[in-house]
Amino acid sequence: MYLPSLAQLALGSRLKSLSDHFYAAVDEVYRSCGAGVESRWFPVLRFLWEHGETTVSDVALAIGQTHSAVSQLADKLVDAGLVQRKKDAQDGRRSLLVLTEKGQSALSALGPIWVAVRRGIMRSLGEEGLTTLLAALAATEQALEERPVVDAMLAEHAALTSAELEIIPYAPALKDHFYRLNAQWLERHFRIEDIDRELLGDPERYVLAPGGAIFFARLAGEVIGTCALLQESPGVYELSKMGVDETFRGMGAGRSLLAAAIAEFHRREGRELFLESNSRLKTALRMYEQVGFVLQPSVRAGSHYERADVYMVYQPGKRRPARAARG
Amino acid sequence: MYLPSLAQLALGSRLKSLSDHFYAAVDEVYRSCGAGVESRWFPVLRFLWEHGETTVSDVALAIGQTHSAVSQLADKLVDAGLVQRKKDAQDGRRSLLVLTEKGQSALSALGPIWVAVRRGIMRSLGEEGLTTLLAALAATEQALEERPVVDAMLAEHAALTSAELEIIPYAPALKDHFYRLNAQWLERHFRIEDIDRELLGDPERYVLAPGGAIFFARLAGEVIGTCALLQESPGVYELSKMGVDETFRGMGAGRSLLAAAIAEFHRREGRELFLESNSRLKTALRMYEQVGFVLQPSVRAGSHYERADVYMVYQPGKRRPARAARG
DNA sequence: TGTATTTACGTTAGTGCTTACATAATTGTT
DNA sequence: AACAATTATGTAAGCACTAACGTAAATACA
Repeated sequence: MYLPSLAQLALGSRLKSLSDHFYAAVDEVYRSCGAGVESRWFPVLRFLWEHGETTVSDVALAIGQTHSAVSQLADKLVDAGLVQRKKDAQDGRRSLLVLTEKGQSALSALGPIWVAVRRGIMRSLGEEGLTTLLAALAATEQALEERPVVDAMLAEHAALTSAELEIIPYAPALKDHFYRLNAQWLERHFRIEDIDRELLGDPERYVLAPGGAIFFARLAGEVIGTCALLQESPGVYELSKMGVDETFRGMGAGRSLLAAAIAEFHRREGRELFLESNSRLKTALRMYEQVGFVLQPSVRAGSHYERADVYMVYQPGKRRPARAARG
Repeated sequence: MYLPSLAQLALGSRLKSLSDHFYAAVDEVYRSCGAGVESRWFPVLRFLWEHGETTVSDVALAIGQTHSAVSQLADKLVDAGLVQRKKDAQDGRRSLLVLTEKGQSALSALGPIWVAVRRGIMRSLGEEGLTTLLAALAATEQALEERPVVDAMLAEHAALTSAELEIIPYAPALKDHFYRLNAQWLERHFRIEDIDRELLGDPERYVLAPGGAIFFARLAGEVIGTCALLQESPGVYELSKMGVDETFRGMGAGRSLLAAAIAEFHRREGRELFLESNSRLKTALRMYEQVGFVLQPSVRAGSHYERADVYMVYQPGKRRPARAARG
């Protein structure tokens, strides 16, 4: 399943899917018990059952739908003989919905089914799973009511677009971010090799001590990307461990990190700068080319990584040979 | 809001409502940022962005929708110029969906908006609220996949309908149920008065010791209802503290409890049996009438309860006088 | 009292999805 | 190789809901 990996971004879709799932499940139970009702009728029927005759808009307000929806639902319930429309004597505009005798008895007969539904859900989700789900739903409903989410989003957007992207050098407090940001793409596309784990876990020893450098990109206070420059041998540098948080891509962080690393390479008057990567990482490769890396015909001899199938060398000025050079 | 009070029973409706809420919120943000996309497109677009060209059914499988839905969505995306349909060279049946250049750049530009959406949700729900919601959703999705909820419901239903309702006398282990079952309806319709709290909290002292009795209804191992017979003065009994778990109503538990209490009244050769209630409790009043209680013209003198506005006396044989007795 | 505004409801058109069906291409079987 | 079965997709019809509109009744206000 792909959606859960999107977490907050696909909340709407995930909730919808769960909703459909429950509706369908309950409908199937109703059907196979011969209940003669549909799951979507439940809120209205139950409300009328508990509260007696009620106007269309009061029902709509209570169950959180529009009056049209309730009105149309009422049509069906009337057709099914479960509900009756009565004119309000005091107020001629209002139309009171009441359960008919048939509706009353149908709902009473539904009792055991509701219990079964409830216990079935509990059995399937587990008692704890169900309570946490219900608690989370209630909290979300309340939060959305109290703190309009649109305003919050727009405020965040304004803050983000006005914030400036900073590139900062390594500091011990940022060590965990170095691991996190790299683990993200490694886990998604490949797997974390032993050599990764070692290097990412102790960057001071494996990157800084041998004469390398690490940069971080920070936006509005959040560390969103990183990039390392390793000194392989005197004057020979490797660009590596470049990672930008998935949710912050496309904002230029990668490009800025790359620029910072290359600037550092020049500042140290390095002789050679190369990188190893994988052909699957299309957007990264495109970016490398754009800043001056040139694809080499074969993998670098003695690469440390299983996943390396691309070898590029920094040769600003040179362009990658065009495909149809002869023509 | 009424729905949350229904808890598990209206899960579908509540999830749907939340889903709509999120869709609408994100759409509004997209619109006011001039993003030119709709929130419902997100799963497809994002998937294509991450995975490149993909067949219709693979997309559908990944985002958990039908191929038709994806196909129709693709029509719109093509209209919007974000996606292109390509024929698969190997397999003529397949239709590959790919982002166009415009689609690529639109999605890249969307980065900051997604971040804002994500942070906005977090700000609105709170960091903890969001994590618990996501965790609960993930757990639910997984549970539904592993343990089909329909089967669980049907199994519970079978167990319930074959189970027999038992009426059992008071036992110390059941004390807490006496409080719980009565608190439920008291809190919903009235409020718990001091006299309630005292009596419900120590039934042995206030009900049994003065010569009363308490019964419980049990179904499939669950205690679902209770009812008390209080001795007010020698030979004079009060029927009181009758409560059936909301989710187990309409299964005859109330009627059985009532019958047990009346039988006990006869067994003790009581002289008078009365009850106090409230006119709002329609179903209960109807039941009392059916078993032989007769509505009295005025409230009983010196009632202990604020909520009492109905006074009934057990007079089997007598019926309530008909409304139009004269005609 | 007469007129504008508000309220309650129903109706219509449209949206996003589903199910059911149709069609074309591929694969399996003999 | 010929035919049936399967697979991938698109299309049509239907459902649940919404938004927008129209109408009737009630209310506010001068």
